[in-house]
Amino acid sequence: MTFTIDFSADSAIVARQLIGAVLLVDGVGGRIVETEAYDREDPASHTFAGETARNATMFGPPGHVYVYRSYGIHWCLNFVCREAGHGAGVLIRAIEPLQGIDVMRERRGVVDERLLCSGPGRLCQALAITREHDGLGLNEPPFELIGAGERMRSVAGPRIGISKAIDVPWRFGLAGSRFLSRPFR
DNA sequence: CTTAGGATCGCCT
DNA sequence: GGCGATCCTAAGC
Repeated sequence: MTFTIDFSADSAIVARQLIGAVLLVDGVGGRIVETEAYDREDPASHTFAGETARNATMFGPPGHVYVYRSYGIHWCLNFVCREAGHGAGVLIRAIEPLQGIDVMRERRGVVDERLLCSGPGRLCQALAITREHDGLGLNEPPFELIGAGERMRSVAGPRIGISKAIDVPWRFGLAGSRFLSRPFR
């Protein structure tokens, strides 16, 4: 019996619920161990200044995927939350590799499992996520999302790599995981 | 172990 | 023209 995630909830609720869920893209992926929530009235969010060409997907229906380019080099994966038009989402920051590990090693060019998906840019490279996935629904191929069957013990703290709203504790992690992008304090 | 700098480009001011 | 929801490498302690 699988536990489905309600993406119409607040992004912080969804971010917490996603900890322990299994994400696969074309059968490659693993357990989500780190997320961050972003919301409309949130100076750190891409949607804070309103809808633009880049963030249009964030204002679309919940349960869809928002992919953006980071620093001109990397891709970052988000799940849209709330209702269409709101502009909230969850950044997927780290995954514990479970399926297709050798494929991920090839795509990433590293052997160490802890370096495959521990970071938003890294996991997109490992799962081969690009702008082409932007706007696709999580309930249809190539995506597969299986909610955590049990309540996972999680920790929370401030988000990483932002310069605004740096004290908001909207970063969530699986307690004790070795696959976090950075440890929690 | 921590820190510093460069890569690289679409979007916003 | 500036600046990231980042990552990698190299150098310093």
